[in-house]
Amino acid sequence: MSDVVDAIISQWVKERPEVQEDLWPVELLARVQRLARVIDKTARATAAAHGVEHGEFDVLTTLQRSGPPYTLTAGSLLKASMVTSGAITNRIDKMEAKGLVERVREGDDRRSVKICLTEYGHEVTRAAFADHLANYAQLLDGVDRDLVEKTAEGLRQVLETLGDTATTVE
Amino acid sequence: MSDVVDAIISQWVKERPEVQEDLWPVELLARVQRLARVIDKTARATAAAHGVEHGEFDVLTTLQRSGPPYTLTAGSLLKASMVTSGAITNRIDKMEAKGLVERVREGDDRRSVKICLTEYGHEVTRAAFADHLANYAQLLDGVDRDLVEKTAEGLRQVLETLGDTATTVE
DNA sequence: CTTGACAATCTCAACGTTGAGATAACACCA
DNA sequence: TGGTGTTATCTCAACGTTGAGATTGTCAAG
Repeated sequence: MSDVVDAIISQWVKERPEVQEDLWPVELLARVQRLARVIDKTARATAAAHGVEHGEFDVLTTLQRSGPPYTLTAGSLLKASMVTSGAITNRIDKMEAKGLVERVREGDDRRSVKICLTEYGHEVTRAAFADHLANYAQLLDGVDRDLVEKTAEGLRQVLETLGDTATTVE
Repeated sequence: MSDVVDAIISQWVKERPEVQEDLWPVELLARVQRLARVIDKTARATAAAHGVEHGEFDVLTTLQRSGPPYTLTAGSLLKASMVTSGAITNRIDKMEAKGLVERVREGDDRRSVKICLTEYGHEVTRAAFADHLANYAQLLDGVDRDLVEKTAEGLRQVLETLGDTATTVE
């Protein structure tokens, strides 16, 4: 049996045989991209069911898992989310309007902004995250559990080599 | 050593111990998403260097690898790209304006539109794809080749189970 | 023929992201 | 004190995607 990426690669081999030996990264990276799109759809739907965008959901969970006092700077959220600063500002604007988070400007450095999860934000996050995990499990339903672990471990090593080793966001 | 996802999971375990046993899908899916973001940045930069968007680049390569006559219907491109119909129409509009592809309305079914790679589109694709493969290889430079293969194989099995087994686009 | 179901594409407004730049606060040194 | 560089966040226009719906063509049944 073969997947879509197998088909893509064999098309390339047929159409441009000279690149065959350079296609090995495609085996991994194209699959990551395809799977990412599937995950994206799931995550988008889950978030929407709870009245938030999936970028906003990302911010919510990042805040919640950071532990008390459920507060991070905009900069920390930016690094954790791997998006540009404009995107984070926009997300926080919308989330503040919905009452999910609050901007707190205080402390030593008046440039930095602390983003604080509200009680309402907490509730939404709890419910949405439970749903999220259920949908993740459902997505991988039917996939051998051992295969999931082994593949995850492989990706972990790849990410480590790429330098994706940031310490826990503080 | 541990990567960012390890840190994320251990935050969850500390903050919400009751979900620990439901976190196993995160080990795989979160890593796929993080790696996908890295790939995305690379692909975006590569495409931009050749004057196209990375969605457009996706269309170009799909057409080229489909072989002579380098022509696919809008519907085929839609399925191959995993985006909505609106996105495909928009892409083709822009690409037609740039002279990369042509819309051909002819044949048996007058609802369908054939998208045809122009000579110029061919040239751009050839150059951009070579660059693309080089950047992919560079991205995985330093990653053990055997690890790449094994992880790719794991993802292939996951994708197969998820039903990502479409036949070659015709 | 004509009615109805279906298929392929297009339309368009709302939305989120990007990317470059502006703003403001801090840090360090002369 | 003044100057220079850096850091943290915000601003904003351009852009691509989504998602729902409109349009137009096809096909089978009556």
